[in-house]
Amino acid sequence: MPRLARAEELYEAVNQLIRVHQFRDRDYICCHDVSVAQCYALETLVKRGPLRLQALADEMYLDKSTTSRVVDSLLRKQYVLKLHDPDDQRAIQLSLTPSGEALYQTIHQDLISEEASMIKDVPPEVVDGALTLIRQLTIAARNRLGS
Amino acid sequence: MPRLARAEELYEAVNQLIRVHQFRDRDYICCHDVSVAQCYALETLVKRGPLRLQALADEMYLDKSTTSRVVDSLLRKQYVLKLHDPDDQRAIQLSLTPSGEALYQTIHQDLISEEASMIKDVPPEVVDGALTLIRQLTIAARNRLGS
DNA sequence: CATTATAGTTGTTACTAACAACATAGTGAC
DNA sequence: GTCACTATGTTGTTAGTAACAACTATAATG
Repeated sequence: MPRLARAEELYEAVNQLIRVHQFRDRDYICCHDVSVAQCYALETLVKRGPLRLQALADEMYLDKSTTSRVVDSLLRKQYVLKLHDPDDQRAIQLSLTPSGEALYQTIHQDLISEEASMIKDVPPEVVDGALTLIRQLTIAARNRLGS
Repeated sequence: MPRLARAEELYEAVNQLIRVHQFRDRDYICCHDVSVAQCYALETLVKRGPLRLQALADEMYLDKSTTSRVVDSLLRKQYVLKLHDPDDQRAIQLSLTPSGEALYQTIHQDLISEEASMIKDVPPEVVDGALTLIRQLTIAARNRLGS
């Protein structure tokens, strides 16, 4: 298969996967107290620990203004905490409250058990293979974004 | 690795891939005359041929009202055509205009050559492996949505 | 100390997307 | 044939997603 044809097939396949995942995420996340973007912010704070706003924005590939408003809504719902950095009065440290952490764990478990159901008929070694490859593709894509 | 841990890793990996692709799509599509959703509608009409509104909505996993408005904007820009079904006065047949077709081809080629650059250092057999697996995952996910 | 750079917020605009209510047009039951 | 039911699209409304530009306040640099 020529190079461009392979690229096309891959593009197509990833796109389909994205649609399905997006649709599912809307379903599973929004029945809890947060939106998809809000949940993603919670997730990032769980994974990376307390972050500054700009760092959070970078992790999420979002503008700082968009991120500021997403954080605002989490703040109002008391899922995150905002502390001024003592070394830099401009900066804020964002961290999860216990209820934010708890909410994320609930949603996460929902999503993971859903994912587990999805792959229940796919052989483990096939999943492992997919994992490695998907990660490689992500790294390749990320490297290109940076340049 | 236990079953849930594998599911968790996969969920994580797919999520990362999705973020990167979404970010890139925003970049590459929106500098043309259409938004991401509008481009997706064009793509669906290219792939499936003329469709009714509800059928288009089903393909895109969107509500018919959302789809109606996406189509509206494509109509105003004269990228799609709306024809009444002679057999059913309620229904409309949506099809691409030549300029809609042309615009999609331009964007598509941009995206594909970008995808090709991304995977230029990934061995072809690795890409082929990823392809098969990504498709399998999509099918598994889709089947679960239907049920 | 003036200039420049950085961190975050707010104003504005456009897109994404669902749900509910609606008008209209087919489909069946009787 | 008419009444109820269903299906197709559109419109009103609300909420979430997201960028860009302008702004305030703070920090760093010369």
